[in-house]
Amino acid sequence: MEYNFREIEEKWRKHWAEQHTYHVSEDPAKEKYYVLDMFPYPSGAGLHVGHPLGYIASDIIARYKRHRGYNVLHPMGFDSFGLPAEQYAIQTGQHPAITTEQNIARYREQLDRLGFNYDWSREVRTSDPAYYRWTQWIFIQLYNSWYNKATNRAEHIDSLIASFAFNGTYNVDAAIDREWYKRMDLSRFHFGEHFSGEFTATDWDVLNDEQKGIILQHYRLAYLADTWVNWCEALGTVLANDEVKDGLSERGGHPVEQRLMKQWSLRITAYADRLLSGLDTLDWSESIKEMQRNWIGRSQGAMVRFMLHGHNGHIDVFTTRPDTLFGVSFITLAPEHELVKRITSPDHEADVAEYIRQTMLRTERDRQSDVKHISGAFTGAYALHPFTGEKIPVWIGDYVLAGYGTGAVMAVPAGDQRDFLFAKHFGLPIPNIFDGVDVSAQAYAEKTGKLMNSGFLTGLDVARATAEVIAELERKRIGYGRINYRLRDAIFSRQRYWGEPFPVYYESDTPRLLSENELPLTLPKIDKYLPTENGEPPLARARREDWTIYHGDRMEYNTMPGWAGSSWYFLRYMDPHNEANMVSPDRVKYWGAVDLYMGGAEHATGHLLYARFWTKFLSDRGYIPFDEPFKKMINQGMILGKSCILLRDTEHPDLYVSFDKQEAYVAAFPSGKGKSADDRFQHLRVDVNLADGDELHREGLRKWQPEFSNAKFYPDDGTFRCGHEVEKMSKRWHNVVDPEVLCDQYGADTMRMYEMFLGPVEQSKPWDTKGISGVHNFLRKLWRLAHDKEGIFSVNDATPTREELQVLHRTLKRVTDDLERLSWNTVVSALMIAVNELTALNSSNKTVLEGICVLLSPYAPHFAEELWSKLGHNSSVTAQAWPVYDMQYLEDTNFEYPVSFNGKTRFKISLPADMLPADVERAVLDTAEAARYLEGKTPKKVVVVPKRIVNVVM
RNA sequence: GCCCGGGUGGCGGAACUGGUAGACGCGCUGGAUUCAAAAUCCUGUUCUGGUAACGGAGUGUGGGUUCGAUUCCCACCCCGGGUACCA
Repeated sequence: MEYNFREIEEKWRKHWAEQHTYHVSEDPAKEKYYVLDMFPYPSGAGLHVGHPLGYIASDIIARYKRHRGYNVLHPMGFDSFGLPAEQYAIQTGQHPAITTEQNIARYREQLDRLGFNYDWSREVRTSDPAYYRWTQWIFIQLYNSWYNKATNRAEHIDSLIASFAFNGTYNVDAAIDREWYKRMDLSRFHFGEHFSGEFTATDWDVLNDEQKGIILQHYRLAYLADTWVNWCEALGTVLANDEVKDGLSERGGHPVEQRLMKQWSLRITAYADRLLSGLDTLDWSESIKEMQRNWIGRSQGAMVRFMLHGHNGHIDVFTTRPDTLFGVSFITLAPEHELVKRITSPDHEADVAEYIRQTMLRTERDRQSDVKHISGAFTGAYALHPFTGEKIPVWIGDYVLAGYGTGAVMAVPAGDQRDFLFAKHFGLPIPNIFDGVDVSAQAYAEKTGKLMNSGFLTGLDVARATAEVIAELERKRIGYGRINYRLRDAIFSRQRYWGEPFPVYYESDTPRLLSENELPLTLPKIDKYLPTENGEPPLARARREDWTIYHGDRMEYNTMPGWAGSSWYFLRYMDPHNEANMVSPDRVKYWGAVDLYMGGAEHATGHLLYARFWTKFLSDRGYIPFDEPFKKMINQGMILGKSCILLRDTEHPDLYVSFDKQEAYVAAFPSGKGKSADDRFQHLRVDVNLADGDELHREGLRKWQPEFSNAKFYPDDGTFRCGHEVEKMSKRWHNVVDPEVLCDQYGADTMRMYEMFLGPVEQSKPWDTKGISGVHNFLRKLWRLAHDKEGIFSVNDATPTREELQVLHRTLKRVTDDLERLSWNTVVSALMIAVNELTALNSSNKTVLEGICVLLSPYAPHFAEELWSKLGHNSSVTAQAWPVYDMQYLEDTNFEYPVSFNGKTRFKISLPADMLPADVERAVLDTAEAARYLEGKTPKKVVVVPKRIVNVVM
């Protein structure tokens, strides 16, 4: 009987499920290994061939580690809160939970089909109340925490309260917005209008609970505040920075605008420095680490205060080049800057108002795409240079962003190209402060050379000048050295239904938290999944009695963003059914951080950053014993679709031309309208499944869609070729390949091996079904080795020959080495070579096949189980120890040395493998061939690299 | 612009610390088997000159280090990804 993958795969799939083969439990006697896949969002479309790539790779490592004796945690779950289910609910009125449930069932079926060794008893779903109960619990912990910069970790809010009661803000060094006090309604406090955020223990003591609460709000790691947010009208919700790309929403590409809204935020900025330095300890790809570094965007510089001339107050600027302070010729404020209104002089009011109006008209996207255009307006106000006292004009310009630094820059045209262009455009002075540098044509941004015309900094280099100027600023208390981050706090509210409800209610607009033992707060039923008539989030539709818990005047109507549940799910797998804890301390200690994390690189600045943030927080608060969640990560590449392009003659709409016959066709049938060949053909995308490689099935096309039913072809016989375009897999381009079709045709084992064989997992590559037959043939060849011509199982259990053992042990070494360095693709080649060699030896030795069977099992588990049981074993091959290779079978007794003369290989000589280099040299030089190439001359030098090569230099 | 990755046959790719470049697979060539086909097996397949033996060139380009470079160094070109008036 031939290799019947259908029967075999079904049999073992059932067997594994019945026997709970992949169930794992904590076992202190064994070393643990945690392999994790990024869990999928169960969309309605199901899996395509690109999805399983990473799952197959991690499954192979999980199985391999299990063979090596590790206790392997390899779970799977679903990131089941999200937009598509909600949008479907809006259209159909069906509850998102139902859609989600259906999609999960389909995903589960498709995943099972591929034979993954997940322990499904540990499955988690972020939309399950038993799970999001703990997401809500973490939110409460964040709310009840502040970041103590002195200890450099998050602490319970009680330690802050104790400090305030003991000594006020004195000695409190918290991660907090430096200007938080400006956003307080001071009329409710006794501090007076010069309040700078500092108070004494006595001040604190006289505050009532509500007032204390307002102040504490500014210190919490989860806080409610008026925040500039990315509002997306089309989606009806705010978006986090990482959900916005080029001023458009990442999902759907809708325009996004800035709005001031009261929103929950998480103080991720408190962790900016640790998130940055922690990267150095991680075994992640350099590109992801770099993306996170850029996203966090640390820049070192100084804060400088410019007093206003003729007004009270000052402008603070952040600069990375405090050394160029003497080159300042103007100051630019962001048009949104709070001072603009107050300082603009009456004669410039009209200009400034007009400029602001124009700026506001332009969307964020316009402002970004049009960076060449220089614009701005003079406010008529002046600031004073902190050292020279010179009057410096204050301008506004939209190249200054309100959201970064202080929303104000000190412009040094000689040292910054943007300032330079602005100065040129408006005819502002460009004082040169760089000795021996010409700044008449462009700014000098290099950090080398010496300063001039710079007061006490003249003659110094950048490093010295920077140090000196910061020291002087700090001495005069008009500035200080400062590190600035691009990273913003993470907006945590979404105006959606299908997400985690906040464990929050309000008493006269003051947020209150539910107690931990009231959790979970489940989603209430609502009639429609749309915002209310007055623009409140969908949850505002719920009636009081629809909530399982209801306190205060109202509940919180926002829900948490999609990344809330995915920021800690890797912890829940360790202890998924624990009702008393997020995860028990014993279990989290045993399993520890994820050893290998597999997933797409698109989460670099979203999920991966948030998960690191939460891990650090939970670690600070003592709930888990590690502060980086993913030790090693591999990012699988995208599998792209290969679209099939068909050429249609624009003059004969039913006529299609083979791709390789374009010129012949145009020559044979010249266009009546004198069109060139390029204009002659229309490029159509047709279903890739109609093509076998390059060749298109004519009949298939005619039947595919009605518009092709009358198709005529040139040429009409022989091979008809189509063109190709590599692009993202999408229904639109008819280039989606369904893994189920391939599983039906070749089996899951072939599918798994082929996806690995395609190339390095990290690389993006076009899917090409053509090569799959090679891998399928490999499995069939191996099958035939263990079966006779009639298909009856037949192996010989004689002692294997040395040749057979050499094949086995060489393969063993290659496969082991390759798996250890995560080279998935080369393992397949090694196995193919082994089978080819055994076929050539006509060997079906039982011992050898047993070895190969174990090596194969991570890649083709169904096949391996079948063969293993046929070889007479009762145990599962999964439980089998990984074989160890024996050096004595890795070498031949003789080694064939290639002999080179001046680097060119001339002949080969077979010598004993253990011969010493000096003897090899003598033996080589004694040969007749050597004499021929030496032509009587003595070689200058002979290099013998053991077991490699002999190079004779003449 | 800046940062990160990467350029190897007709194609996907291999070469782990500098040591026979092109493993393995696809495709293609020729052959065996077959009435025929499928399936299977064998052979060849970097380009180029040559019937062949054999020779020349060759890992994006140019240079360098080395007995020896796909691998290390310098400069440049191209492709992919990220990011951007970030002060």
